Amino acid sequence: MAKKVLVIDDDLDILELLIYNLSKENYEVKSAVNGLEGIKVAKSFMPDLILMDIMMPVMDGIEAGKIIKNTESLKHIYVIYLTARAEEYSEVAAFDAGADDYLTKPIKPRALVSRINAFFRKETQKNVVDGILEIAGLRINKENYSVTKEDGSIVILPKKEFEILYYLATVPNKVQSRDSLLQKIWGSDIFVVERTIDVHIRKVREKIGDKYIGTLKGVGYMFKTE
Amino acid sequence: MAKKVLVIDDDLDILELLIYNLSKENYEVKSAVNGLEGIKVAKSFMPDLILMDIMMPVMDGIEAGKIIKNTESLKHIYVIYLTARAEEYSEVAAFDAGADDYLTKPIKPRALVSRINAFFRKETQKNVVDGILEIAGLRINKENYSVTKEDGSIVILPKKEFEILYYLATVPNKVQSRDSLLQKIWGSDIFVVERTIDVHIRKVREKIGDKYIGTLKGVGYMFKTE
DNA sequence: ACGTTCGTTTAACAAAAAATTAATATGGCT
DNA sequence: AGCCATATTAATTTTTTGTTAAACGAACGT
Repeated sequence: MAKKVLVIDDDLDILELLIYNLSKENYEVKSAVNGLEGIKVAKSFMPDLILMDIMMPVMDGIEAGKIIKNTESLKHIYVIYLTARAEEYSEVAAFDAGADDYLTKPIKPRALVSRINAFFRKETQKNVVDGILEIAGLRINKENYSVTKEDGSIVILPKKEFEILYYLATVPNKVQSRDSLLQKIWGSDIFVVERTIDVHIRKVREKIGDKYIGTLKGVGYMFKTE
Repeated sequence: MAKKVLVIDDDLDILELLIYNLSKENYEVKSAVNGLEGIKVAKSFMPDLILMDIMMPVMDGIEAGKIIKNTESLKHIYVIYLTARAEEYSEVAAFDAGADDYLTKPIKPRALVSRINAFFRKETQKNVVDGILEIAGLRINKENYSVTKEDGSIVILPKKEFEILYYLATVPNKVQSRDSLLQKIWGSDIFVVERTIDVHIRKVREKIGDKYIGTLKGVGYMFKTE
């Protein structure tokens, strides 16, 4: 099944360039000429990736990005912005709007294609489908807060324990400080002592095995894939 | 009637491992040692599921997958690839070839079996005909708001109780937050306290038994198929 | 039209589970 | 050994759900 890419740009030359190069790589491509139309197309086309210009009439890319990230059915879609090098201010705005990456104009076809290919390679490596994360032999399922272990047994984790495991597994092999875990899982208003995390980590390890979550003394915890 | 599985692999040891474990689980198993032979067997055997290696002589799995997905009589068959972790490039290729899922080598018998079982469970779960839902031994009948239990007894549920059960059963093994249940069953204008759901859930459990609806504390309720 | 039953909802309290804290043990490192 | 950070266990608090009862109103039968 071909991967789907939606390209949104008001410049028809660029649009054509993008469509041509991506189609050649066997992506299924659809297009739109402004943010509003883009969102409409996205809802029916359900692309895996959106490539979008920032400056557009009717609805600009920043605005469209915000809407996408606030729409339940679309928020998981990866968004890459096309931005002229000059307008660097936009980069900041773009990331605020939930940009996952960006490319600078002028577009170089080969660079574009290799970046897109790299994205899909990374995606399939991560194996995230509908909140089901497969990694290191585990199947971490957000649909029912369960973890299927390598031996096929299934265990359901309580909310916090699951959230910690899930979050760590989404950024494998990257150490997360206790502070950052608190931010991500508890939110901005933290009334909780950092040691609390240790206890949750212990419980998770108890349930799924010790080998998945590593400790880096003085730094934090990390989901290990090897 | 036993479910049919076709396994295709040129490594006879793996083939034997797969056949042994699947037969033990009462699947009807046939095998082939390359893609070409696999397709031939598939046409006469008409399996429900194909388990296939990628690297094979004569015709590799990718090629075979493409042919299967382009053959009218075979395209509905679910295909799971066996892939060595190292060859990640193949994953992309495999999905292009119409893979529905994949398993990484080395094969762990228990994980294999549980994955295959899970697949067939999901398949047979889809028993909805004209608002009659058969699942987990229950027959949930929207025509008359009745539920036939495993012992054959029939109970009629009041509207709200039935709607909750029915909705939960249409998305088995997925937690539904109280909020989402309110949306789905009461509609957008909510004059109701979330606790109300608890009471309905209790009444449903009282009538059909406790084992069907599970609670995930802090998250919501879930219809369990086991 | 009346009383009665049934379904829905709320409120109140009990029970259970989970989250958090505190206290103590362990282990690595200089 | 002594320090430091984490692991672990136990104890406590908080949160969430289970359960019961009761109020209310609509539907039903007579």
